[in-house]
Amino acid sequence: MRTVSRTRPREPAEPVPDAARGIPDATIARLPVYLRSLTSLCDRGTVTASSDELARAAGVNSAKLRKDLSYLGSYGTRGVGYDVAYLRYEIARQIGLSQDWPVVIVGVGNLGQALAKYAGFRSRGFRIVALVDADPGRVGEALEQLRIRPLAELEALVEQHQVAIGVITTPAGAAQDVADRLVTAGVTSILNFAPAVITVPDGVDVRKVDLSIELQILAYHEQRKLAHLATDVGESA
Amino acid sequence: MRTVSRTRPREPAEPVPDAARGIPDATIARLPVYLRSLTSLCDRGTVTASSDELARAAGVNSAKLRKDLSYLGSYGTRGVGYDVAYLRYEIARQIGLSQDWPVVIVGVGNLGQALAKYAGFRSRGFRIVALVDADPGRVGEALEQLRIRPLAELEALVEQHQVAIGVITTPAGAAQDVADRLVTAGVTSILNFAPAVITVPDGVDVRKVDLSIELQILAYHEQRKLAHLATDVGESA
DNA sequence: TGGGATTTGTTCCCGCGTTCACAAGCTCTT
DNA sequence: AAGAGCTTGTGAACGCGGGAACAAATCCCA
Repeated sequence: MRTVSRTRPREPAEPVPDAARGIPDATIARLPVYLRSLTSLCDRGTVTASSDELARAAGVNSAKLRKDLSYLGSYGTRGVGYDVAYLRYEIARQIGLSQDWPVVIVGVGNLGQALAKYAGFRSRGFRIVALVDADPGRVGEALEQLRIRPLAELEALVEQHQVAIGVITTPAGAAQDVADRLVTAGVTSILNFAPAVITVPDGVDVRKVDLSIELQILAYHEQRKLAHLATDVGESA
Repeated sequence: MRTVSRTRPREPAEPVPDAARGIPDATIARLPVYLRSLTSLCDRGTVTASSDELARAAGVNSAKLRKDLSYLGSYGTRGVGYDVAYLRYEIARQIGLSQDWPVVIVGVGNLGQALAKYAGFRSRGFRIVALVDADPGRVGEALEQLRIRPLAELEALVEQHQVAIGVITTPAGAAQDVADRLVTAGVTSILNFAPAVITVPDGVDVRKVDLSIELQILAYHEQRKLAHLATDVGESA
């Protein structure tokens, strides 16, 4: 009975991409935070930082930070810490920020406009190459050196600019249709701000940001605080 | 060994708060999604729905949905399903949406404006009662029947409107200071859109929404897709 | 009234992520 | 040159959440 790759999730025979193979999702979600902290330290002239310092800057546990970084490789020096500039470069590279990502925004309402004007995207490796809206009254309007395009041109714009990432800021009702069209046109990653559940084929990544839900989660905790207060008072009586 | 149908792990002596004691965070985060699905079904005239139907509408597994709902209590009927309107009311109540939550927005830039204009908040139990900005040039400007107030009035506004939830949409540099002042003024829940890690005392909840980070996570997966494509081609050769 | 069909509520198990704790390894001083 | 003092990288333990599977409970129909 040979121990073929069955019951063996990871093969130690991999040449290099071994590190990139299985970075946990939870770690991926934190890498951008580390990146931001490193950039901040870098700008301040810091050359070296320990895991403890980095962890404090990023708002996490130092053990977690070390384990996260260990998935990328061994970029620290024992007894010293991490070279800030080097680590920053490595994280940026492995996240995929050494290149510029063209992005299309569909739905130029309040939120779509705000995103289009937000300078933080450009400085972090994302370039908004097209704004699309279904409202004919808004088509043609200029915004941040871009002219709003009609929904009909969506597919052409995606292909023309080789867009891989689409942002949906439409009303809920239009979200699924827009998502379908984005996927058909070749987009394989979607950031969905519409308050709707959208389904996509395998191989397409969707991340959802729902502002109302965030507030509702806070409201739940607020209510619990009030309830706790009440029972505490009751108990002390 | 009698198969007594009891073996009850829960004490039936508790009045009500037993259920509310330990709802997992992951479940809390999904309840608003269920709520939205239920509202949608309700508007469509649906009276009863099975866990399978609800789960599909919410984009989750039916077992997960049943378990989530079981934390709230037994609101379903075996062999039938859930009463849509009743379940909707119960979730709304337990989340804390039977009351209106006053909210203050600090930082009326692109995003702050978009949030102020967003109608979805009001319809979901949140009322924006104040807009605050540090820029004297913007103070006084009217937005959605609210006049932008100077940062100096923050504390007074929080107290006046009994604000428990604050939204930070300032630049990163101002976020920690604003958070400190919000907390001092009595705010115990913060929704932070600023690309900065903010620290708050125990008992204060912070949720962070970082748009750049969401895109960066997508970028990582995009890059991996490209890499996979390359290695697949290589392997097939 | 009883049996079958249906659907919930729950238990059990598994895998992921977090945290602790420590060995390995580097630097600096004496 | 050797040891003291740090700091990283990681093995192991633990707790939480997800999913399958099943028993309990309700409805429907003959």
